[in-house]
Amino acid sequence: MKLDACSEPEALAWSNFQRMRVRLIGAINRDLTRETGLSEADFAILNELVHANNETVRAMALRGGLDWEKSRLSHQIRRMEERGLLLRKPCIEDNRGSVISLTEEGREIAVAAMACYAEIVRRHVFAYLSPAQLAAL
Amino acid sequence: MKLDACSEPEALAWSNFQRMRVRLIGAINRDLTRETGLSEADFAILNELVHANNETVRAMALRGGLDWEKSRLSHQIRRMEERGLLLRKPCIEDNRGSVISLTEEGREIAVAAMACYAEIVRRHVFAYLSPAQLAAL
DNA sequence: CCTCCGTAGTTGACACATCAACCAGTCTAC
DNA sequence: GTAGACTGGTTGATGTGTCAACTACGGAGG
Repeated sequence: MKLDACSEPEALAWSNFQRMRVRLIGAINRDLTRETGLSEADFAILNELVHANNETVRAMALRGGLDWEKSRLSHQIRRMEERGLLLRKPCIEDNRGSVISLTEEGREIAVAAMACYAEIVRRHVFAYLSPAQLAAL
Repeated sequence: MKLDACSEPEALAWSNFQRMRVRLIGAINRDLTRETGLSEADFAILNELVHANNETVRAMALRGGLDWEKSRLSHQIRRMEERGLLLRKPCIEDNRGSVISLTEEGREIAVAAMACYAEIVRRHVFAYLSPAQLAAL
């Protein structure tokens, strides 16, 4: 079951990594949406917001932090605003920009989801890793 | 820039891994589609087919190997069939099933893409890894 | 001031993934 | 054999990601 055409040891390493990655990330995200109703994308946004100063971020800054297409960010923010998770206001310093902030509901959901996420990751990942492997990451 | 609420060293390790993963996989897939016109999903299917006996696989077997939803596989195969990359025939041994095989064009594209993919992965990954790190994977 | 370029963000069309409902063929047990 | 459960696969609706085109503002040079 080779997965690419690299010379042998590299091919094997990469193919194992890929299989691991697909299964692991898939399982984690499925658990996350099942237990919290949030997608990976939702969670990433909420996470950035919770850790930001005053729970408020320029959209532009989010984009830099997440490495997303700007249109993806725009769509995502619109959808989350419609769901009542966050708020979008025009930016004072730069009239082109917009400023994103958490709603009350958004904050509650985010905090709950973060605890839940930590638990899920622990279950799927750290349960199988030795401290040495942990350090290696 | 913490990414979750695990206890400290785990949180850091995981957050680093996530950032690395998003950027790396994103870059690799962007390169792949730019250089070959194939998505990650297309490539995964072609790859399985090329490495299969007689370049022919039961859809069911693909599903097992890839860990995909059955409907995802079905849609994907239909699209690839429409593009002329592969062929779908009813299965003799089990009339419910179907059997997937490469077309001539599909094989050519697959082979070219595999070389291209290997090059991309080498560029993005193995250029930065020591042999020791390689072994660790 | 005004033109030109770069940047922040939005929009719409399209490709893809997921979910639930469905169909048809197989298997099991009575 | 046949009723009921299960399996392999398809379909359509819906949500999400990507691409290209667009608006609107800001900043630099003349």
